[in-house]
Amino acid sequence: MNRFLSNATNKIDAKGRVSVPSVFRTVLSALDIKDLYCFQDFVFPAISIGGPELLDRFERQIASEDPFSPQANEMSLLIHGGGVFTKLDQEGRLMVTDFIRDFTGITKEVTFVGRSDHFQLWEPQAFEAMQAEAREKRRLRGLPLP
Amino acid sequence: MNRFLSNATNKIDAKGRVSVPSVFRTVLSALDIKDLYCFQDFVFPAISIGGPELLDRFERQIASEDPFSPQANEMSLLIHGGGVFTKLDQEGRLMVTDFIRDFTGITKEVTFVGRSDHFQLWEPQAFEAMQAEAREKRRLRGLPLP
DNA sequence: TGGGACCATATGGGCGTCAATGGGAAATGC
DNA sequence: GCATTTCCCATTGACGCCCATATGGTCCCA
Repeated sequence: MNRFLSNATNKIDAKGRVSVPSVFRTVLSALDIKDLYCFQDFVFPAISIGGPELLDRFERQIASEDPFSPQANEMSLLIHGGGVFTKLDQEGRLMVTDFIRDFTGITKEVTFVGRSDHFQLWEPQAFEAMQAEAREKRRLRGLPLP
Repeated sequence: MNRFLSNATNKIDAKGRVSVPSVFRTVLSALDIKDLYCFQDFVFPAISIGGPELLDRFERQIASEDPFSPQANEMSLLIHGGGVFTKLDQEGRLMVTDFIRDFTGITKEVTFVGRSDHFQLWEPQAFEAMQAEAREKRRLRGLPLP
């Protein structure tokens, strides 16, 4: 099952580290991902994390349009200026930097959220709220199950 | 009869496990389902459980619309972020995690409810109430049975 | 038809393994 | 040289694997 699913909340320790859930680490090693590309999500107040091919995909999308267009410029600003590479330590933890804290509001705990080909870091309560909102919207729209 | 029917209530043991009713396990093995996809139901305070093809169906629905649309994003937040894969232990029990408890209100007992191609986990009284309500609504509308 | 053997299911619990977390020590960068 | 990061090891608590027991039902045979 090589995709990121489910959510789990872990604590940040005194050194500012947090364990990536074992299920996610399993997926990472199954996909042979060692360097993690982290960027500020386009939609939610969350950090999205995936492998280098995620960045490649974005860059291909930029390349596919006029490189001097405002859209391409904006996109580059987000994925390059708003992205970093990081690694896990050997216990599978990652550093929660100010880059992450400022954008997400994370302070003491991190909610890891699977998004199929990548996963996200959320402030726990923000995630709860956003998920509830999404569910409510869907309920109101009255969409049938597929 | 390879679909999920009827309902049954079982106890959660001291370790937080509950036996899946044997009728449901029979259906699961008839459909050759080993990994269970569990997600927070869109409508009811219940956890819905089915095979991986349930998730596939949702993903096809997402893929059919603009993948960068807010709707697609919210849908992914629900089915990826709000879904987990789990397995039964070798006695056919599943762990009742906080993920399940928080969403359903389940504490000591679980009501399993067949829903044809999937089944659900309910807090027993919530199920009773919801079923009574559904029956009443239908009676008032005077819908004929087919 | 009644009794008992047998079986399946639901449930309880022991124990080993692994994940999450904490903290000291070495290494690296400014 | 100090601060921050990385490596290493220890602890603990949860979960999975295993086996045991109870309860109720079914089947068979006398």
